[in-house]
This record gives sequence, structure tokens and C-alpha cells, in this order.
Amino acid sequence: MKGFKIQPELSGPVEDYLKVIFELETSAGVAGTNEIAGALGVAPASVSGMVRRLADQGLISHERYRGVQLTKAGRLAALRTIRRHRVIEAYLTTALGYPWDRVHDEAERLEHAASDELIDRMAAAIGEPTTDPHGAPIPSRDGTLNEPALQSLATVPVGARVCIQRVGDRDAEQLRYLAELGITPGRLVEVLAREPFDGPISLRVGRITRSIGAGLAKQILVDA
Amino acid sequence: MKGFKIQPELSGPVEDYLKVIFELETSAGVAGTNEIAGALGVAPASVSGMVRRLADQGLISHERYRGVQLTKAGRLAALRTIRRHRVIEAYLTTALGYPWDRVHDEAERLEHAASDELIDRMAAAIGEPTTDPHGAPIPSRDGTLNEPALQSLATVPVGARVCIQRVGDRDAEQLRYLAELGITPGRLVEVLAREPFDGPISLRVGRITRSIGAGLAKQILVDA
DNA sequence: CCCGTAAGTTAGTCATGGCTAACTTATGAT
DNA sequence: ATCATAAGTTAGCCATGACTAACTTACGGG
Repeated sequence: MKGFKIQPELSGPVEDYLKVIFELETSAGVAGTNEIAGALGVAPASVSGMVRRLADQGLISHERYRGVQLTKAGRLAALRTIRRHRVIEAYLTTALGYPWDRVHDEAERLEHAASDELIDRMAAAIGEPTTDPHGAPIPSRDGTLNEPALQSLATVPVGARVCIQRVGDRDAEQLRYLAELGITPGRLVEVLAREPFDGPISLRVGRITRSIGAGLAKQILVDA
Repeated sequence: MKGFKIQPELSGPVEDYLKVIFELETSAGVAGTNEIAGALGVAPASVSGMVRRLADQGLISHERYRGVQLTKAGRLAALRTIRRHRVIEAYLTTALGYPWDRVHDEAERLEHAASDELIDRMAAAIGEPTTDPHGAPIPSRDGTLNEPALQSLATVPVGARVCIQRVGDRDAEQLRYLAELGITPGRLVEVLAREPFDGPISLRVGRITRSIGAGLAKQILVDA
């Protein structure tokens, strides 16, 4: 029976730390103290304290004054939390009619309270979705994450027609705006023009032409 | 805009205390420190500490060495939590196929994380139920609890036919047993015999005859 | 190569919500 | 009326996870 260390029930805050560390590792390569603090809305000193505890528990490795990295156990715990979050988001929109701009906050709280059984039942009830409402892939039960190679809409050449795959889910207001524009995963858009110096991008969505800023375009991912 | 004090987001533990104080007040009339401690599985000293904080927040009134009583604000908060709990239980069984012996623990955790919007959407999705799967009435959104007058199966006269209205929901094993016997809310049973000195009670459930102990019978409530 | 700045850490504090051990109060039996 | 006992409280401790203020380290520009 060796090799089976039971997981000692991670607290909500610990799960949040692991989640943002995972996301920072994925996007930025490293997870710095200040970045973690910014993502969680806590003071950098609080991160230093938590980093020590996480390292003591073997969830991250930490080289003083350098960054932080998830261990295998930490990565698995992070992916479990991310799976919960995304399954909950998918369930809330599909089964309970939540608008996609309001599922994030709800999932943020429920992900720490839901049992594995509940998550699996939710996933089964809506047909085992593979992505959440914003297009983010849902890790499998055993912690495998299938992250497809995507490019940002900001880098798509003029004239190309691409399919929206995923949008940033942090800003509810932004999500409402995107829904209004019709920019949702699965939608086809054509890039009509792009102004230089991070200028606006002109799009055709359906039969309507829209112009969006470069910052927003960076949050929109399309197939490569 | 006077008279509108915004509620400062009660913590999970605080909600749990208010809930058990409400339940003890309802069943026992008073809520004593030791009873609260027993119901929550904490030490009596911990209750004393929490009682001070709850009194400071105006959620309970407390006379030293006498009992504890919910204020209007405390009662409302308790009923909100109980509503959440029972709506979640009802939703899990109706919409997600949970067996009735496993909804309690799940609801115990979710009730502190779910928003009012989620609770209302769940309730709407399953047709605004008025009781949870164990027959406990669900408080309304504004904190009204319609507690019907019931009697325990242990006091029903021999020969009477009664309808099961509600069963104790604390013990999962007991719930599994009751389900096996067919003793669920809405079911008709006839009391065939009762032995003296808290002896077993003989029942007809459907066309089958069963005998249950007096302790279990006390946990089964039927229409008066 | 050095040095200022940004990033990170430490020290010390606080609130919450637990615990044990020791004390106080209330109450019922004699 | 008193006194043992159960119920309740206080004191003092701990872990978690936040904070501010002050310090240290790393690093890029000159």
C-alpha cells in the first residue's frame, strides 16, 4: 500500500493559490510572487507566507527570490480544482440557464465545496462537455488537460476567416460586450482590416461588421 | 435610507451555529452551550467563544449561564441557510439523481457557497418544491417557514393509517434502511401493533409487514 | 563594475475559530 | 440550607491566512 498518500483536504485559499500558479506557469512560464499576489488580490507578503506552507506540503518547489513551480502533486491538485471550476461553469450555463458573464464568480465559490461525485454527476448530466462556456478545456477526471494550440485574434492576418475558440473569462463586463457582438466560441469571423500600432481590428461576424480594440482582440483565441 | 443595515457576509461556521441554534430552539425550546457543542461536534468552550461573537453581531441574545436565543436578524440568517440547504438537497435528488442518504453532507458544504441566484434557479428548475427529500419544509425566499403540526410514528394509536410526512435526515445509514423498508414521505402505513416499554412497532407498508424499534419510530413523523 | 529600482522576504500584528485545563455558577437531592 | 455535579465560562494556547513596515536580493542600465 505504499505510494498512496491520501490528500489531506486542501483549503479553499490553498486551492486558489495552486490554480493561479498553474495558470501563470502556463501563460508566463514562471510564477512570481507579485504576479500571484496580483492575480489573487492579496499583498505580496501574504504570498511569501503561503509559498512557504505550500512548499512544506510538497505542492510547490521554491527557490528563494526566484520563482515558484508546481510539483507533480501540486499540478494535480490545481487541475482538479480547474476541472471543478470549468465543469461547474458549463453546468450552470447549460442546465440552469446562467448567462456566461455570471458563472465565473459562482464557480469560484462552489469549486471549493463540491465533491468529486457532484462534479461527475454534473458533467454526466450535460453530456461530458470538453470545454467550459468560454471555450477553456476541461481537464479529465485523472488530471489530463488537452490544451489545443490557439492564436490570438490580434495576430490573425487580414482576410483570414477563423473560428472563435476561446475568450478571456475574468471580466464580466467584457463577456457581456462580446456576447452582444456575437463573439462566442464556435462563431466564424473574418478579419477585414487591422490598423497599425495596436490599432482597432475590423471584423465581420455573421453579416455584421464590427471594430474592436487590440487589447480585447488579444483576449480572443481562434484556431491556429 | 435608515434601517437598512447590509448583512456583512456570514462565514460558514457562523451560519452553522445559527442553523443549529434555530433547530435546538425549535425542538428543545432553549439552546444550551453543550447542546450546541454536541450538534456541531466542537468543544463547549469553543461555543462560548462563538456565542460572544454572535451576540456582539446582534445575531443572538445571551444571558450568562442561561441559554442563547436568536434575534430577529439571527433567525432570518438561520432560515436563509436552512432554505439553501433544503433547496440544494431537493435539487440534488430531483435533478442529479442523488440518493437521499447522500444529499445531506453535500448540501452541508454547498449551502455556504451558493448565491441566492443559484438557489432560486435550482428551486425554479425543479418546480419550487415545498419540502426537501426527507420531508422537511423549505423556508420561502423571505424567511417564512411553514412548519406543519406532525406527530411521531411512535405515538400513533394502534390501528391507525397515517401518511409519512418527514424522517430524520442526520444518519445516512438510517436513511438507507428506511428506503429499503419503503418508509419515505408520502407513503401510507398502518400501525398494526406496539409493544409496551418502548418496544417494537409493527407496521404495514404497502402489502408488507415490518417491525421497527421505538427509537427509529420517533424519527418518523406522520400527519396528525 | 556598481548601483538604483523592482521583486521578494522577514518581522510583527490581527481576526477567526478551534483546542485543553481550570475555574465559576446553577440546580436538584438530601 | 448546603453541597455535589453538571453546565457554562475564562484563560491561554495553536494554525490559518490576511495585513503593514522594514529589510534584502537580483538585475539591468550607465
